[in-house]
Amino acid sequence: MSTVIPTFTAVCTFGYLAVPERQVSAMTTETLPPVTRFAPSPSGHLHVGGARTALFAWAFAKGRGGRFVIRIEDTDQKRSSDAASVGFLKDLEWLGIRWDEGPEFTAPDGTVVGGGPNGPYFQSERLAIYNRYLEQLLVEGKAYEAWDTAEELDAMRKAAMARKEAFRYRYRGAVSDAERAAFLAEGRQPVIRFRSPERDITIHDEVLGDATLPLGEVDDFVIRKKDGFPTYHFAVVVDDELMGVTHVLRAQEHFTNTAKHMVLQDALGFRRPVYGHLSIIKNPDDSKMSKRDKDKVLRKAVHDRAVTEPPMGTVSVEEWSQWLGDANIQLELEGAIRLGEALGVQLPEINVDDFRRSGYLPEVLCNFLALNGWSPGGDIEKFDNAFLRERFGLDRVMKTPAKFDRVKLLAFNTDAITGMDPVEFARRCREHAARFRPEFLEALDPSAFALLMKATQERSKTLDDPFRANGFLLVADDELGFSDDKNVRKALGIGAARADGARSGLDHLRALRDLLAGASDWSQAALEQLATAYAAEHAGGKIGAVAQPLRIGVSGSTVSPPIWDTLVLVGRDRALRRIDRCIAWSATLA
RNA sequence: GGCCCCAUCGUCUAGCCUGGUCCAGGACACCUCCCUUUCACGGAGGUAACGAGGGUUCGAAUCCCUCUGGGGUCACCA
Repeated sequence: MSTVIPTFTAVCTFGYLAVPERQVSAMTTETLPPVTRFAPSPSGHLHVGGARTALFAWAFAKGRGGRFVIRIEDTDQKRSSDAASVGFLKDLEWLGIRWDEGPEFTAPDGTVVGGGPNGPYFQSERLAIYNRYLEQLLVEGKAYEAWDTAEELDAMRKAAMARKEAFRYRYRGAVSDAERAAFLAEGRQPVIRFRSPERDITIHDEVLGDATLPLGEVDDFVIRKKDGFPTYHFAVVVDDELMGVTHVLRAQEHFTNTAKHMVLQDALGFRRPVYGHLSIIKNPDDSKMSKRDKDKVLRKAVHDRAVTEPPMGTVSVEEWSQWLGDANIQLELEGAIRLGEALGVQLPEINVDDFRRSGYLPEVLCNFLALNGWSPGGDIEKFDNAFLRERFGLDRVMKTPAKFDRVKLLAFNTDAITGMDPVEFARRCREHAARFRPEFLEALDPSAFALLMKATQERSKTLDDPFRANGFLLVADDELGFSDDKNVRKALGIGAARADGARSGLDHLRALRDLLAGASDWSQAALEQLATAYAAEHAGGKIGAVAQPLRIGVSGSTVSPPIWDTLVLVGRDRALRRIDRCIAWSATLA
């Protein structure tokens, strides 16, 4: 039996790629509108790396009058394929990335996204299609059944390793009917392997350039698993062809897989899409960004603080001990958030939804994501998806992995919020609160909510900041805690020596308390006027000397929105009650 | 380890293809000062990079080679 398969050892043809690079892109954009796709495996959440891939694929197609397709790669039966498995679709929609074809999805505004003529878009529903092509390859002798067990394969791999070689599976001759029957009788199930051509394979990549894999690097890989499902390699090739995909933009981890896809395309007589492989996104510490990073942070906090049992109301004791017992176990999201809060640690944002929860704007996230691995050139940094769509091209995609700098993201978000129309800011905050901070919508009437927005916009870095920092607005007056820290003591003048006759912060607070009680008008302007007049007379005109004690009195700490706004927000009765409690509390301080 | 790819401030990057205009530009971060009722914002200034070594050239961040470093991949996962 010859190991050479003459039917398809022909030189690898490049289809419509067989012309120089520049002409190719020109040609593909002029002759056929590009079709790109985003093809994730099922997941409830969209990872930022995936979001960037989707964003680029979307921008590429839409900027050239093409189509953007979503396909779910659920050929692994071990992964679930229920409705929750496409939870990530809402993340895409939130980012403003809409697909022309793919799973159906109803956006919050009622628009139905998805569907299309090339479905189904779940690979698990396309088995009949794959089997047709599998059959074709089998009949043509381009694929064959292989009967090796996992143990046998493992042994071969070990033997190869002992010889310091990479293991490559190759065709070992025909299996006779008798052998086949014997395998079957043993209960063995065959896989189908592709008979790879024995030649060098040159991958052409619009981002990374050409790369030639030497002969033998691509072995006879499995194209149908024992369970009857196609492997990723096979499904992806068939689907890209059938869905008319012209440009494949995907993560760099697929780069060498491309060779497998190319030989498959040749064997099936398929067209060859243009490939572009995107570098990965890393954490600032060089590790790969991963869902497990959240658990890592929590485990470290638990360990550092020697916490021995789950804080009240976080996770159950069973979950806790299981989680601590096995570093591979991930806490479910809500529990992780509660635990993070209880331990006072900030969980790293990994998924798109994490950033949404933290109060980032979708347009900023897109902008920033695009900047990690692509640049429009020159000094342009801030842009929206419309711009990206207009300008995005594979020629400016970075080859090197980028570290995801949340600090810079925050700075971008801050700029966007600071520059936002106040009405829009309030609208977005309300939306955010409805989803993540409902208690604020319940506790604050519309005018108070509006005032909070006005008072916090210019100091907010995220849509969550107006709420996160101002929990004191919601607590009952007699439950407000006053923080006993250096700044508080200093502002109140606790334990500080002072010149004869000079009033301490606490003295100011006492005096102000009575002035406030008798104020005729509880408005920002009136309150400021009142305090300014007092300060001129008793605090050497230093407004800070009276503002800080007041701030502590009503908010419990030295940080709050502008004090006059804060007073109005809290209201006179509550402010006075709080100040009284603060005065009483400070008496307990040495 | 085999194979493949990559390499500019701490970070994201511009410049590289078509060597000189680059003793390398922008942004974030950092430092100093200013503003200030807290926090934050804002304003002015500053520190900071072509991984190393060889070539080619009148001239190299830009072209070539070697080394070093980093990444990806070697599944019946995608």
